[in-house]
Amino acid sequence: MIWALTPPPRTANIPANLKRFGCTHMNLKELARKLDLSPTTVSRALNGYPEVNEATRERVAAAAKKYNYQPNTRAIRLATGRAMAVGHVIPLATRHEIVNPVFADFIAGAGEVYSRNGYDLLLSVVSDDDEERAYRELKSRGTVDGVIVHSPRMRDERIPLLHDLGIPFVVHGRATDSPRPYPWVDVNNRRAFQRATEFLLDLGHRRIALMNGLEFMDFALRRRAGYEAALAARGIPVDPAIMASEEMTETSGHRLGAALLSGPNPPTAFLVSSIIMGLGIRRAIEERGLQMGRDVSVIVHDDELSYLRNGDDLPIFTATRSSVREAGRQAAAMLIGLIRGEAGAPRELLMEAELIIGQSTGPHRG
Amino acid sequence: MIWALTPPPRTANIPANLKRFGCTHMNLKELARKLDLSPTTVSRALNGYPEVNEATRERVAAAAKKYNYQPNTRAIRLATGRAMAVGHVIPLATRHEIVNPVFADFIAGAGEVYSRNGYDLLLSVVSDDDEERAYRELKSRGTVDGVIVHSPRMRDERIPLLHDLGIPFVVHGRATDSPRPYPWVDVNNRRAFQRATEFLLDLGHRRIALMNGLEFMDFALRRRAGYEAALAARGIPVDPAIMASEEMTETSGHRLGAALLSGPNPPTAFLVSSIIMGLGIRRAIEERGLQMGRDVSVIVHDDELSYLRNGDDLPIFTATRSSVREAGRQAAAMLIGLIRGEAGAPRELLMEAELIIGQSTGPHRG
DNA sequence: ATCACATTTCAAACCGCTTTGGATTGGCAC
DNA sequence: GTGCCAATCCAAAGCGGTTTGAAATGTGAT
Repeated sequence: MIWALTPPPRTANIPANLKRFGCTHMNLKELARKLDLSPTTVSRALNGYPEVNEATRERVAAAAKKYNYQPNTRAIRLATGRAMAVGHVIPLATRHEIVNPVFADFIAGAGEVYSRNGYDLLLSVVSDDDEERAYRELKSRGTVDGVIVHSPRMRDERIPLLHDLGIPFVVHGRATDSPRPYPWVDVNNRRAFQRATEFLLDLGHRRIALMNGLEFMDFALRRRAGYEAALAARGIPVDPAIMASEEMTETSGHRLGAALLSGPNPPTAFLVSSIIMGLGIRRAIEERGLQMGRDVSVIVHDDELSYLRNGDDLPIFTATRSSVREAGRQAAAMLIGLIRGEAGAPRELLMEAELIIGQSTGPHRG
Repeated sequence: MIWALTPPPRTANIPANLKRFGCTHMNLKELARKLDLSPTTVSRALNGYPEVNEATRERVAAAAKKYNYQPNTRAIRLATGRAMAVGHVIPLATRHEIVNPVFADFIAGAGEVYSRNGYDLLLSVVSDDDEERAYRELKSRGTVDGVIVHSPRMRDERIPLLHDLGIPFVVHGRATDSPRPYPWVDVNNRRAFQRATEFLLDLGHRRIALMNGLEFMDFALRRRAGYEAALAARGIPVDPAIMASEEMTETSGHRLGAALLSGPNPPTAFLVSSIIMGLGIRRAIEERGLQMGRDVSVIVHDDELSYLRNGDDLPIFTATRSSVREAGRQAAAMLIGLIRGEAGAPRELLMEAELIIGQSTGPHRG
């Protein structure tokens, strides 16, 4: 026993457990002691490794339950090098400080999937000029295993950045003109707005206004493309006078609607990028003593936000409908697949929007 | 050198760094080697401990910057036993699956404060029957240092639970009839609605309808109390026929408004718990050819949600106004104080709402 | 009895940081 | 020269898990 000469520990320090929790918190070592097994075996038993006797595994499982053992996440993360967390970086447009209203429901959907898979959801709200730094930090500090990119712009710089950093990511939406391919989940905005436009055309409308979101956002560009394609297919020229691209608020909807309706050659139908904006337009219509659905038709896009239902039973607005919450679920599932390195899983998901017929549309009345 | 006899390591294994990152990621040990210092000293230098030479500290800081050293969060968390993260448990009402629309802006405010203080924001969306389990897990797995409690109900069971678990927490709102005191940040809902009611009374209104949120929510109870107190002070009896308690959506606002206005003895003013609901009421008013602000007065509560501005420049609705985002900041700051064990900091914060005069109110026209 | 081999278990290294308890050095008073 | 103290720095022991490499045990074939 020569190496008993090794210098003895300086202090007989009190169990860290006691120091930290005030009481003895059940941890792996403790549990192993109670079971008269090594921590190795206990760890393996609980994690389902094959090289442990089935009988032992059951003993371990029983003891773990009995003592309510929960492995310490911090330790797992360090030991495995995985963060078991996913980051959502929410850009806060510095200029107008708007939080995308869609984001709460998206998160709710994604959150479901994360918690089912043992992942935490890390939210960081950053003003958009800090975004790059935020991503770099997430990477170098290792707080997350992957991220979801929200509200992509056209040719979004975050995509090459994340590619370079080597963080797995999924984009909610797409970024037109991205040089490299990237994983995304999106609604077929183009098709949805094309169909909606066709529907209005079929009803006899010829002057259809487009009330779009800000057109540096990718989804807005695609919606416009769909609208223009449908018009072009019928040989109807697009008229910039009845197209707008603004923040999607009730007030801007009202303002735009009022201006158009009282202008010369007013539109007989509106195609609107958001249900909130739609509320404003409806107000502008009714203000003029007109009736939505009879005198003026309106189609909105409905993200199925939980606090903004399009009618309880029968829909108020005719709408292109697609659940953001479901998009959240899908994006989360795709991201987890990427993180796990599951090959073969699809990397792109295009969700079709339904066209829901409500009470806000009707035939053009010459 | 006797204890060189200690059995040698079995394998000359490759640097873990290389294995994990594919390249040598700068970590504390590496940085220390480059500086020809011990990890201890480097760590202390970077964390501002006093026992390191100022010259050394500068050398270290320079090197850290040069090599872009970022300490690994996972390791810090394990070593310190702090999670450096705060949890927000968002209850997802299982019945109607509603995500509180206020929550996005609250988070945005809180997030600011967290990131300034080096805390992560962990979101977990749980259906409300899983809530207790969620809190217990957060505790026993040690993923967060504290939590924010959202949407408190009257005599909320989460408060005693968190007290028992010993997790620092701050409630956004209050829970009437809680047996023990607890830290909270809230708007003076009672006072706000009392003042708003008084304002309407002063304008000559006598039939004032209350369109409230669901009255198992604490804020709704307090708003009602304020409303009733103001009426009582003028000797006006409350009339349940013109009081409602529902989900605060546009449609329910419209439905309730329409029913009341076309009923017998209609109200001449509405006091409404949410701007969204207010939009519905306005629609019901205008539908009848009446004008809001002239024929019927409306006061709403405005949380200053970023995507639902009450007018761009001059306010549309007369409103009791209070920024949820600011509440988020305050709650986060309070929670961090609690986590750090700062004594003496206030544990309760009552924010007063402003009464903003907009275009939706006017004198009662006999 | 012996050897090859599969099964089950374990000791110790490791993840990357913090923190404890010295060790070392130099200056200054005695 | 000695003792004391402050200023600096360091080795090693942690945090609570996972993972590696090997040991112990049992089993069937030779």
